[in-house]
Amino acid sequence: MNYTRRHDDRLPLYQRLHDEISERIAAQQWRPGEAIPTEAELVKQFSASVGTVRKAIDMLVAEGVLERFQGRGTFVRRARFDSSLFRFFRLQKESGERQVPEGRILLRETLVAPSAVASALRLPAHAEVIHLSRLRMLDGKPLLAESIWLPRERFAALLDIDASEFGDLLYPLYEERCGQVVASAEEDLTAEAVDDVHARLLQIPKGAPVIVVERTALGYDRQPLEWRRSRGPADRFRYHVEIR
Amino acid sequence: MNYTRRHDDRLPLYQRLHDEISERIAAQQWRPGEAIPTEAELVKQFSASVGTVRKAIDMLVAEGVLERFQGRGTFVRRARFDSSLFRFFRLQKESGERQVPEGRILLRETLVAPSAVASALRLPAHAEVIHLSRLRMLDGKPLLAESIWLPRERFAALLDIDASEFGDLLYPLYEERCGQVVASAEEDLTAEAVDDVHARLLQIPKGAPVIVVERTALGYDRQPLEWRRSRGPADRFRYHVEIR
DNA sequence: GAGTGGTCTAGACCACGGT
DNA sequence: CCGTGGTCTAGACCACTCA
Repeated sequence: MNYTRRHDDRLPLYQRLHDEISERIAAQQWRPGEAIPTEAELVKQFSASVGTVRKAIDMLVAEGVLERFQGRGTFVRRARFDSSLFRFFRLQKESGERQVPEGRILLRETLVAPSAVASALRLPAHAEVIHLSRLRMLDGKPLLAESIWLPRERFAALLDIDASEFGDLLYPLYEERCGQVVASAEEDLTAEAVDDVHARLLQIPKGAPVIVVERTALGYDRQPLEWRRSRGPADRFRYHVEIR
Repeated sequence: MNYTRRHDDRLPLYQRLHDEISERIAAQQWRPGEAIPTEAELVKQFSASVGTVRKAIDMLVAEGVLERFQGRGTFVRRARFDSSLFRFFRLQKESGERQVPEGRILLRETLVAPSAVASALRLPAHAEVIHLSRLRMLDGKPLLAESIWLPRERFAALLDIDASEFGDLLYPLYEERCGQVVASAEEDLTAEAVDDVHARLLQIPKGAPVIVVERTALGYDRQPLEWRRSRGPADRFRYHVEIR
């Protein structure tokens, strides 16, 4: 059967297959964009029937971990929330297709994690983190002021590269330079009256309402990789949800 | 086979079953809380195999339309977003279990739908609507100021009952008095600086940030039943999302 | 045409709930 | 105990992709 780890035999077979495949992806045995073995192959490897294998895969597809293409194969899904802002916020002026806002790094420093950051990243107290401050512009106007926190250990490579090499998107950089793949994220949204510092950064009146998004980005193993807090002028954001 | 409507024969069987069951629920052949026929029964009715029937039911469960209980049966799910506010917003002071905020009707009137309302409810221009204004309190403090719009035709019964009979929750009232069942909803979230009218209602300073939630409530047939706009002090709301 | 995932069948047996 | 949904099998055939 070739399991990399013992699973609880009381669990249904499809659940064990799901966990097994999930763990192999977390271990980067198959990387984002790559195909996993065919159904027939998995049937052999796990000595299960197609229906059971399909159920395990169905679950992973529903979770957004895998993607299926008839006739081609089943692939590890690359999280494409280049910026979730464009999947979840639709910029108020719906002028057409989604552009990636330009990102400029204002600050890069290493320091001991403040307690809120350490707890969000599940780091021990006094662990070192990298802090980035970043301003994102769209149509020449400030859209988001971001504070980004990363465990120093995993992301040390970011300290060596020139600030100009940081592109507009960070997650591809994390993958290429640090081998850290973001698989999912959790966000908390609030709103507040902007403070003076951010008012200046965002070029909005003092006390104007801003949206605050706190995001924890997670790997396939659900370890927190990044924590960021972003603030943007409220009137440029609209968030849409379906409720059942 | 007993289909209530012709379906496209090119669609997979499980898809046609899904649509068929979905339509019967929309037609109130089975009402919320009631059981649909057993899998064995559906197998007979549709002359399909169990696996196929189960796949159709799986889809409806995933959509939140049905609920399964091993050994008991499969039931039409009663939308339990008594207030979505408690499933999606966690009130800032996480002091324990969820209370339903007290709701007080401030105004009830009939008028011609403003164009934004008509379009949200997909009503013809100049259709009549019922407009409710409502203030919701929690711990004695104003939490939400709501404007609620309903198609007059479907909800005429609300005009006959005493304002004191409106409880803290409206959706059960819609079901009991008007036979209108809310199955799902769509919400748009924004934030803004509060205007003077709402500042007074919510007892917050002028210009303070408020969360604005615009919700369209839909029936099982996805017809819009209600449109409402709610405003609440931003510092009492925190919205949590998972992203994949 | 070879190989992939997609649909569908007709069973078997298990686990759970209510009587 | 019976009836419900839950798991699982071992196939068949279809639809699509790519060389």
